[in-house]
Amino acid sequence: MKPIQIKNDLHIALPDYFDLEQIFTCGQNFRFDRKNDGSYCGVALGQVLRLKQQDNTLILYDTDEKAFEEIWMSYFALDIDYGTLRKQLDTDPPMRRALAYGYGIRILKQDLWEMIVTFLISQNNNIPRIKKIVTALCTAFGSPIVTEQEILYTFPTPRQLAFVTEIEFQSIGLGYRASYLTDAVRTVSGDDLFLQQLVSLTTCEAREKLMRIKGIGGKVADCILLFAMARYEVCPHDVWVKRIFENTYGITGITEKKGYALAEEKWGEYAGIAQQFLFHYERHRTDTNG
DNA sequence: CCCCAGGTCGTCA
DNA sequence: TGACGACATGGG
Repeated sequence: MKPIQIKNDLHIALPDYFDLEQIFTCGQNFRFDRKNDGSYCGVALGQVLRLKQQDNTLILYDTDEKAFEEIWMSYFALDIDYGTLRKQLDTDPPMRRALAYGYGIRILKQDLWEMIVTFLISQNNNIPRIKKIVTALCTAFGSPIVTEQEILYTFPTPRQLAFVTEIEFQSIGLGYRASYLTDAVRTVSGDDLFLQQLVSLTTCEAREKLMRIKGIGGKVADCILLFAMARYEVCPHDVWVKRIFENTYGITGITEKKGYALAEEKWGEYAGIAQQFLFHYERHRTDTNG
């Protein structure tokens, strides 16, 4: 993978198993929008990025090789060998179908605080509305970045949210989750090392620590571990996995405990990624929204 | 007007 | 432990 700088833009040979549309719409990221020219634009890790797939090239606009190597390579999981990983997961017909359907899905490595808040909001909520609330949160409390086309906003830091009241959170649509968010803000901004320490813990310890925040249960903690900390073995047990085990695999009486055990047994170290393929496939197979 | 959404919390056996 | 209703909000 050798990037070529052309004027301000970085051109990269399109990686195998990589599709921007799938990456941004599979329910892991709520911060990128598709533009009329087919490019995607959004803010991640505090920076604006616009990028586009064109034939066999991936173009990162206004990006240099340094930024690519230090930030975007890891963000887009281009340091992960999806060919090998997919082969390991390809063990049964339903999974094979999901892999084929989601040929371009990769698990992004996103900002930890952003994932904590985003998936705190995700509970008992639907994907379009999660995106709407996250956008409102950024517009209200993030830092503006002016581009040629529009004004974008960074995801607000714990510090930027430290003095926001529950009422204000409610007013942007958080509903009963507003108090959960103030608790999360209090926990993280009251302990400068909270986030830093989290990433150094074992998966089990980190999950426990996350769950001490009110409103973060097992499933939300799992999403945070998977989407921000590259704990690929963690398979979030949501309504979809349950449905997939029951309907597609024909296993009845799935409890949370049973779901985790099955995922571990079937997909092992990549159970979380397997879940994402199945989730994406099932959502598009059965649903019309989103 | 009822049902649902990438769940979690508090409560009561 | 395990089941069950409540929870804000908006869209179908």
